Amino acid sequence: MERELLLLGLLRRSDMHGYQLHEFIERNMSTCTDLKKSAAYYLLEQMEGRGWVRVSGELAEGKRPPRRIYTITEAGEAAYQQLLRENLAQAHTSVFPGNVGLAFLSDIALDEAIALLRQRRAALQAQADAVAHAPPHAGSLQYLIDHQRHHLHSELAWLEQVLNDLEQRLKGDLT
Amino acid sequence: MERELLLLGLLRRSDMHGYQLHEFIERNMSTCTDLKKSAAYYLLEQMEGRGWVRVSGELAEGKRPPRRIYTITEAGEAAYQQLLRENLAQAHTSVFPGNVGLAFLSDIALDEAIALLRQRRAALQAQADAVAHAPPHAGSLQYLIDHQRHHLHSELAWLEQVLNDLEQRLKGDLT
DNA sequence: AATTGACTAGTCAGTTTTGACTATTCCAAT
DNA sequence: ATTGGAATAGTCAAAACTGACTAGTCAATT
Repeated sequence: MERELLLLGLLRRSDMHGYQLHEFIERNMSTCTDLKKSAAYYLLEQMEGRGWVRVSGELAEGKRPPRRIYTITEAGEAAYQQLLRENLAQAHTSVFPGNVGLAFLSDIALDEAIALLRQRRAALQAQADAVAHAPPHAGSLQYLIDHQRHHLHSELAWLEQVLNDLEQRLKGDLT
Repeated sequence: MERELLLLGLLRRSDMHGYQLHEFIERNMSTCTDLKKSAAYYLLEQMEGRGWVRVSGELAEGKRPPRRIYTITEAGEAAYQQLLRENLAQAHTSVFPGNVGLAFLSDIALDEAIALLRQRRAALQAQADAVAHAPPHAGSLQYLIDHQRHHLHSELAWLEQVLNDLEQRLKGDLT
């Protein structure tokens, strides 16, 4: 339900059509979801079915395809209030598919593993730098950026630990 | 491709059937993926199509349904080597759908937000305790547990920061 | 000896998600 | 003025995923 919470939260601020919603999310909330354009449209149709949103105007400017402008309904507002509280109170467990490789580290030579993880560290550092230089956001959106920053630093620290461990082992092997 | 890397990595150690694979993953690698049983079967069929694995015996013990035992092929081994290296070298960006609510914090009263986030903190703490008391795992699997531990601590520290921030603001409002 | 509930093993219909596509407008450079 | 690329707005078939189900075995309980 996180995705619908997201859409409802944005529609509460102002009526929008699918493209606008997707655009805003991609630009400002990419740390929270990787919602694709077509998924956004799908969810909007779904929520319309549930009566959470209503399609208001379908003006066709020029020869463009008509834009469906979504408005949140009272039922939608109620769902929003509920979903928001649930979301804030719960600790959602995160999974890290990117780390599966770590489980198979012993399948490759120590020195190659170290080289590969150093590449990973560089890429991670690049991400951290990008977030560090990101322009500040308005209001509570800033929390998302802060969280990402915090998370990336934590990941870097952990990777450093793993690398140290492996480097120690490499030394041990050679002597 | 992380899921297929995972399956290949396990099939390399020993031949298995779908149920076994899913069981092992659920028990030991839940921090890396939430692969459902049916998804596992789907991926295995797919990988069979690509020639990465081969179905070997289909013994039917008693009146049980026949078990399809999967074996990794040479093509599968090649894919594994490639996927493992890619996985280790890349820094996979993680998204946190559980945090969308934070973006809408300003939609509810400060004191209620604080109460809700304290609930979240308690739940998070419970998760951290569970990982802390988890029995140690063999070999590189331990890295996954360590990472989860590290991550949960980082999340707790961040949440503490947010709570402090909000509590400060609450004080400011009252005076 | 029959019932219950857990464990093993897998299937399948229906839902959700995706990538690739269409089609128009705007704008900048050739 | 026109060509080409970005931005706008959305559709659709195909791929991926899920929950709910079947069905047998085993062990304990009643």
